[in-house]
Amino acid sequence: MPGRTTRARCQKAPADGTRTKLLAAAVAVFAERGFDGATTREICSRAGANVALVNYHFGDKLELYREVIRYAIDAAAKMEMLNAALEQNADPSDAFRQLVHGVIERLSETRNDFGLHLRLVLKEMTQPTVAFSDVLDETLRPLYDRLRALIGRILNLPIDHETTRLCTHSVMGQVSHYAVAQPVLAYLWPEMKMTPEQRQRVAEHIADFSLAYLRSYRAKTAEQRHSRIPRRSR
Amino acid sequence: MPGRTTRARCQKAPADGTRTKLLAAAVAVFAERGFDGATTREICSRAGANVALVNYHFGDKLELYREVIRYAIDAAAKMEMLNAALEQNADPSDAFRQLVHGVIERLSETRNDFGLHLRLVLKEMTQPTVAFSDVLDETLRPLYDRLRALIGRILNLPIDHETTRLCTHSVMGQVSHYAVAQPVLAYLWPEMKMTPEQRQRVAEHIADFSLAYLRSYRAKTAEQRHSRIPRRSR
DNA sequence: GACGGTGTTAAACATCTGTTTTAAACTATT
DNA sequence: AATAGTTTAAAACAGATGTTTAACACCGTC
Repeated sequence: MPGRTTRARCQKAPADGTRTKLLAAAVAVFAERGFDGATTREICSRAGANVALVNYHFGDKLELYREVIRYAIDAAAKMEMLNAALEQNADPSDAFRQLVHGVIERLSETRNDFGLHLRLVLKEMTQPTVAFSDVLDETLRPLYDRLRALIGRILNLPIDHETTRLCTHSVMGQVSHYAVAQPVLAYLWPEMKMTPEQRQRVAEHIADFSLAYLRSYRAKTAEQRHSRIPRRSR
Repeated sequence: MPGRTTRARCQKAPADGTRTKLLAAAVAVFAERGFDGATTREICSRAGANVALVNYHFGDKLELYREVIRYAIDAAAKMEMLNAALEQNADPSDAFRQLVHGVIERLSETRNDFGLHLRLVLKEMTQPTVAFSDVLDETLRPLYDRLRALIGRILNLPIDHETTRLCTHSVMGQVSHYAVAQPVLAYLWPEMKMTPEQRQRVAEHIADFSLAYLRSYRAKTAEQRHSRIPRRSR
């Protein structure tokens, strides 16, 4: 096969219609059904394209998925910008609060595809595919590191301290729970309709819930450090 | 088709070999790959049985899954027992701490299949299947209600109060994170090998992290209630 | 207008997967 | 031992799904 094109590699796509439409449709379908659950036929159908086009433009399904993930990096980059802007903030607690609000409130946004991308990454977290390490290294780890840095500043601990990491995972667990377990949440708690107001209260709660420990930890260790009787217990 | 047996309905199975082997294999495969990802062939292969036997004994794949879920109810019932025993405990905070320890430490147990069942239910949470409401009503809701009751007692709030529910989901989010996002966790934090000691520290952390807010909330509202200047703000 | 490259289409292919069929093996009862 | 009911095995079936093929339309260039 000499003339095998498969322009997957050469990314100088003319930003034309079909390829972009396929990408957009793929984001939605992958976010809804996961990698295994999604079918190339549904993606093509939603994009109004022929079944063969996903293989023509991307080579195969996995490469399309990888491209979608790379697509999601842009969204994560925006997130990074938000995060960086927050770190300008003098008080890391305030920055933390704003960060949680930012993520939670964008999570249910289906119009802007930020929420879709985020759910995609979170879905990849629970059901890792072949693109596992790609996704993590390129999208999740920078977020993770920044969150760790922020929490480390609140705790007054180094970024690699076990407590810093444990707290970071406590926060990630709470946040991802509202993204990943949404159907269950709706079933167990029907009154929770995830309106914008309720989402704001959820974000407020997660921030309060987490900051209660983070601040008390900092206060406790600071007290121990300034205490005239060092190392009371041990 | 007159002699169609499909003994799925009549559950008076003689507790013999094949059916049980199939169930055990199905628990493992479903927990690993989810409902869609699991194939009847792999289940039969692991059970050392013929491909036709899952349909003979259970009717179809979905009914096998339902049976597996009902199987998991027994495990959840043991959990109930643990939980009920804990509620004997005078201090709800101690009961809460022990509960978190119990769940987290059993989560990684692959020998006793308690951990498998738990992961199965948690996986159903993130990727709901047709057995969705069955699973939730029969296994998750009782746990959810008990956890809410316990947290309500710590907070000194009714079980249906929004704060009680938000806190319950904060705890569930943290716990399920360690079950569902385990591969990601291992990748982001390679030193975390989930040894028994580390699992214990994780449980300790989640309890501390959560109780910091729960206790401070109770203290705050109690102070407000006994304050001579009622309703300072608002 | 011929031509090479690019994008698109309909059809077919190959594989996987849930399920069924048909017959054989086994078990317990008479 | 014969028989009826139950369980297992091998093969095949039917549908879905990722992928490929071969023909066709479009488009700018020589």
